[in-house]
Amino acid sequence: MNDATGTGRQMETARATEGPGGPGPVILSPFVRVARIPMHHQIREDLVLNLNSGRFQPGAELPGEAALCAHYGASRGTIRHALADLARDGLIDRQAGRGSFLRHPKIEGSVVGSYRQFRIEGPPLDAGGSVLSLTRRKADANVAEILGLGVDRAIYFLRRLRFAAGVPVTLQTSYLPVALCPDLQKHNLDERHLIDILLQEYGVAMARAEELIEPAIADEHDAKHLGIKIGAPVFQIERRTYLADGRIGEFRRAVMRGDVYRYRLDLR
Amino acid sequence: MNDATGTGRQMETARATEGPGGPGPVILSPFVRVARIPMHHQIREDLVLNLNSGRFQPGAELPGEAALCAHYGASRGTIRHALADLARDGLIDRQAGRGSFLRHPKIEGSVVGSYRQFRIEGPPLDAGGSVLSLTRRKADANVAEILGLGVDRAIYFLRRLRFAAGVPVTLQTSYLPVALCPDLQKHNLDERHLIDILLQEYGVAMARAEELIEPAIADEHDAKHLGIKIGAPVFQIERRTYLADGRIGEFRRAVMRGDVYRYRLDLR
DNA sequence: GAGTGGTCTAGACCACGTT
DNA sequence: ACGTGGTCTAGACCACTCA
Repeated sequence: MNDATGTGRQMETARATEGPGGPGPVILSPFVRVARIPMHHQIREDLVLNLNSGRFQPGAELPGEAALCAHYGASRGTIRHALADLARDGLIDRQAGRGSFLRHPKIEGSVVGSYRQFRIEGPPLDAGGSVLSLTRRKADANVAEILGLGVDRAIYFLRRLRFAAGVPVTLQTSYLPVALCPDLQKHNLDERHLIDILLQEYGVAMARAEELIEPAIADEHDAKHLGIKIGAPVFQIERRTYLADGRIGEFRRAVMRGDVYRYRLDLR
Repeated sequence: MNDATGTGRQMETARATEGPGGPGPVILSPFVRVARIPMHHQIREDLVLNLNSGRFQPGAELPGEAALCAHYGASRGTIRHALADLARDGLIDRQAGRGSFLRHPKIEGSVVGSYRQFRIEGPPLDAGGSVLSLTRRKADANVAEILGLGVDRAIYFLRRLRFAAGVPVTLQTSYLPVALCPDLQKHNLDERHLIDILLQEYGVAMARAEELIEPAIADEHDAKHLGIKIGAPVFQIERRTYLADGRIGEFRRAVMRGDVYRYRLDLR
């Protein structure tokens, strides 16, 4: 549970490849509005129906906003309201300067379309945590690739045990470029959020992050620190945190107690 | 891994209770706009900062849209854009005729505020699946409570092994009120989505669903059907699917292969 | 009736990607 | 240069809640 190598998915999702010439444009069926129901709802549902009809391939381009205004007889604000809903739900991709494009064929046998809400349930993490180790080392090939650095560039290797209400709940291993935060060891990692130290001490602002969540099993090391049994179910979470310019500021792998945290999903 | 009883979280999140008189109003700190960054982003982040400052209790009422327009010197459309983002991310509740109110205390030490996007990564499920058993029985106390039925009301107990591209990937146990779908056994559960059968054969439309996701370990039964080893990490997923009137139409517990699926989260 | 959020319009300017 | 989506404004009418 401790290597920074690939995780070895056994069945990768098939990436849709664009054939030569690419998928055709989306052509809408006629539309009649119904009274009493908000226009942008009707437009959204009509677009969902059209896009899910199977007549179009992923990647197909939607009509521009102006064309949709004409087709639906609505103002641009209303059209944009409907399109924003579709984009939020992952049905379409929108790109300024290019257009709007159909995304996935259909995600899963979910209730109707897509996830609406996602949150973790459990006690909030305390700031900081117990630093198990903080060392400077040279990046090996894996870490260098993940962080987008040259091999042998200096990185910090930070292991912390973190608590919620004083109870150990997650064990985190972080990799950070030394160039980003020289002398990191001088700061109080026991009591401050890493993200706050980066921002306040180094002026480094994290813009966004990606997490990959998998089920895993506590090994001896995990079990000892988290106070659980070897073999107990845990979440394994990989997080890549990005700077504003797209570089990765931190790569982290965490093991989180499965008996304390769970994820909750709302589907609509 | 197979009882329908409670899951026994060890540390429940504390529910904030409203004191007598209720929580006070939200009072905003002064705001200075920065050039080059969209106004509604800045307003959203400023509101996040204010709401997460700890100065306000859950339930606290935000200033009205007009007041926010004045405070931020922006038009109503821009203010509404920012507020819509906050509502979408679950930070506030908005109610027409009443106002906007602060929701949760604070979720987690995430990058700045909240989850933006999440999806499951892995191959799409095939429709239907191999029915391992479909029996009619009387609801025991646990299932009756979950489904909101009286004890001893008839339920269907359905176990299916489901596939993705022909490979077994998830084992599902469903509980449905017989009243909702009498003679369910007459329909082709091997090849159709349960949700489609309910809609097309019984006119029962599922409105929304909730899922709880935990890490778990494959037991002998899981391992045998899914073709994995006993003790292999899996996701355990509880799903409650709701009808439009709020009743629960299906309670399901599923075990999903951890080597095939993972969740991806985008944080902003 | 006053205040709230929900809907909708019409118009403007911008950054961006393509041609 | 042109079309795309992103941002923002100013104003209007509505349904709803609450005093």
